Amino acid sequence: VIVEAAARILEDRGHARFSTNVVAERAGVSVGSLYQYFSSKDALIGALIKRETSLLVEDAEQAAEKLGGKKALSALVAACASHQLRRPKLALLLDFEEARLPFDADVQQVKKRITTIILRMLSQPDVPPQPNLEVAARDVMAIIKGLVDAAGAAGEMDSAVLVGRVEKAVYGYLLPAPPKRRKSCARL
Amino acid sequence: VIVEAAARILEDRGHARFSTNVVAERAGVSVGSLYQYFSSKDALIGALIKRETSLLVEDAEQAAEKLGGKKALSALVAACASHQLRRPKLALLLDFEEARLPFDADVQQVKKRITTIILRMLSQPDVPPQPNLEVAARDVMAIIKGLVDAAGAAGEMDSAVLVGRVEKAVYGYLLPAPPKRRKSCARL
Amino acid sequence: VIVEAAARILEDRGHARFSTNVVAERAGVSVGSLYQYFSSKDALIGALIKRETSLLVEDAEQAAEKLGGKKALSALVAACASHQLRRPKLALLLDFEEARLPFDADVQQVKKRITTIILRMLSQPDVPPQPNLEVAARDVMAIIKGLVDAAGAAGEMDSAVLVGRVEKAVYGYLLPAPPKRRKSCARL
Amino acid sequence: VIVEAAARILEDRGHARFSTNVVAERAGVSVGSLYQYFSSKDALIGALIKRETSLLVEDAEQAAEKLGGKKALSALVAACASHQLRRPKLALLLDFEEARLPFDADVQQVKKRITTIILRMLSQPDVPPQPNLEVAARDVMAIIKGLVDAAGAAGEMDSAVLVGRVEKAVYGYLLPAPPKRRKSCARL
DNA sequence: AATGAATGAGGTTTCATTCAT
DNA sequence: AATGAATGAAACCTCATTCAT
Repeated sequence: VIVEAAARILEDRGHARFSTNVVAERAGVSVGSLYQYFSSKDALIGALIKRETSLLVEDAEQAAEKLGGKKALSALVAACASHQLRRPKLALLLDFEEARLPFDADVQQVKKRITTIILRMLSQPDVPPQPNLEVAARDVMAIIKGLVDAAGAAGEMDSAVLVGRVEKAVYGYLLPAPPKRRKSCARL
Repeated sequence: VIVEAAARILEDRGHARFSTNVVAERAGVSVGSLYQYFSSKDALIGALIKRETSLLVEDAEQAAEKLGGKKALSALVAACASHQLRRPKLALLLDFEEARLPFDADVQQVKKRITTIILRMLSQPDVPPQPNLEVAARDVMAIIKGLVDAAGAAGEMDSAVLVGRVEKAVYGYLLPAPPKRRKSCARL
Repeated sequence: VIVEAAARILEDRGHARFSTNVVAERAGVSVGSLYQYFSSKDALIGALIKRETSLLVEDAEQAAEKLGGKKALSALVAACASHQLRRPKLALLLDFEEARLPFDADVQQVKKRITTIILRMLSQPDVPPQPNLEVAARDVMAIIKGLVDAAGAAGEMDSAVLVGRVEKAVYGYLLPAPPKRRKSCARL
Repeated sequence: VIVEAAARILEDRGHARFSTNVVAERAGVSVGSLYQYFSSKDALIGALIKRETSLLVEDAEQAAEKLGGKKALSALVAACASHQLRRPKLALLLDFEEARLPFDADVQQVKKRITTIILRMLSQPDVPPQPNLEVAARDVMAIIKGLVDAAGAAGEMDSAVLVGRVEKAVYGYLLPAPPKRRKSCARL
């Protein structure tokens, strides 16, 4: 109840009006109860981040297990896109909070899981080999997050269209050949 | 003096400890004077965003005028990367503030200028035609910002390396052909 | 169990972190149970004061019955000193609480018992007669408490040394003769 | 204004109802102003302790300079007694706070000054030599404080009477001869 | 008799903003 | 134009106490 109230307050009033008292009131509990379950305001935000990202991460983990690298990556992009467009404002604000709380236990855990998943995807044989897997994973995450946040902020609703654009950027990034290669390829 | 003090406070102490009183003290002026030049705290942040982004925008505008689309785009990416890596923490925090202040006059102005520039770049003949220029411009910005923020947050220092990766993502995104085309090309 | 837990919390964390919830947890019972046995936080503190002072009072009562005035007084001083040095931090904090809770039933009871004991000691023939027994009793208590508290706070460990100094102050106080008498004695 | 308001609140409502908001209101200023002059609640208490003890310390310092050891000591006792009986409740509560704030800068300073003064008094030739001056100084302070606090708490008003009793205890403590010496003296 | 989740008043502290000087 | 003391709403968090189970 409290976590969902926190989500709603963040969506409705934004970061500035997000206070523990308001969240508790919206949740229909007392501040005391809020603090019985979350040791601090930031811990509550961390829990919210964890809850919001968990479905996403689980989808991605399943995809990573069963599918090949490329299909898994596409599944990840699709999951991210539909997740973002479901509650765009919330997702955007949580991305900020995530950056602001790099030491929160929940946040670290989620980040680690996502990184692990992407690393496994990028290691599959059908994905072009990357010079530095860690960097590539970070970049893929950054591209997805950047595009998907912007789309949500712009009010886009169509997940399929967004997925297509994100995939182009991600696959383009992962392509083994530098721009010159594409040129020489075209020449043939 | 005040704007630079604001930048330093933001870098040194982060969003949480950024207060008008502290900024004024660091600037060596009184709070009263701060409010004589900036109508509110958010106005000051807006001015800071404007100042930080201005150099970037001017570089990009010059590039857009003189160079072709692709080279101009590369120049933009390079400008973004070096700008970000010059003061990474500040740039990252300002990206957050920028998202938080969508109605600030200064913020709207710089956003409009950047959008205009990118739109012109994407309209050049040497750039693959995009189905929706507005969306493409937004996406290019999002890709650049996403990658460049992540790199700054990760502590990267080498602008050239970063530029290469961003270009791959951007050009990949702009490519007219869907993934399947690249496949047939490779077959040759 | 609860009273001992209260003692430990007071020693370990001090007055500021002494809360009923923490005490209950340390005692291994629920807050509800705590309130079944102690009607309020202050009542718990009162009970703790009573328990801590009881041994002391009993020793003193026995001494008062069997020994002469001076020896009884010395026994009291010795009891106070060793009591204080056994758990110095606790004893010090409880002296504060004792002053803060003058209306607590338990506190009043122990105070009354001690006063009675000292009054009886001071009435013995081998103790110089005092102009006002009530005042003298209060003063003797005050001297003892002042000195042993300070010694405990200063980290003293040796009870015998402390006893010697307290006795000097107490006996000096009780001496019938004003300072001038001692002067003439020294002249001989 | 704020410090005096703090004193009054402490006297009227005691430690438990002493809150920064209440003090500010009583002082006729805002909480913000209170925190402009005192960095925390404890700093305010420290300042109050300093102010209350300062007159006392200054009197004692003057006495220590001009008078011999014994007379200076008597002057100190008299100063303590009249100081205590002027605002007994306040003095008593501040003694507690003093013990609770051993690391406050103001508190440490006052304590150091008093200790220095007493050390000098005890070093005078007309005061019996003490085996350990530091301990003796601590004990003298403890005796005075113990007696004077108890007298204030008991509602005594007559400073002169109190002074006489304190002096007896202090001089008795300082006497060179242990109990046995007094005995041998009598034998002569 | 025991539990412990729930309560909510109230505590300390911060900080954007004002305005008399 | 500049100052900076003053303001006070509002933030986060604690904890003594209750009461349904």
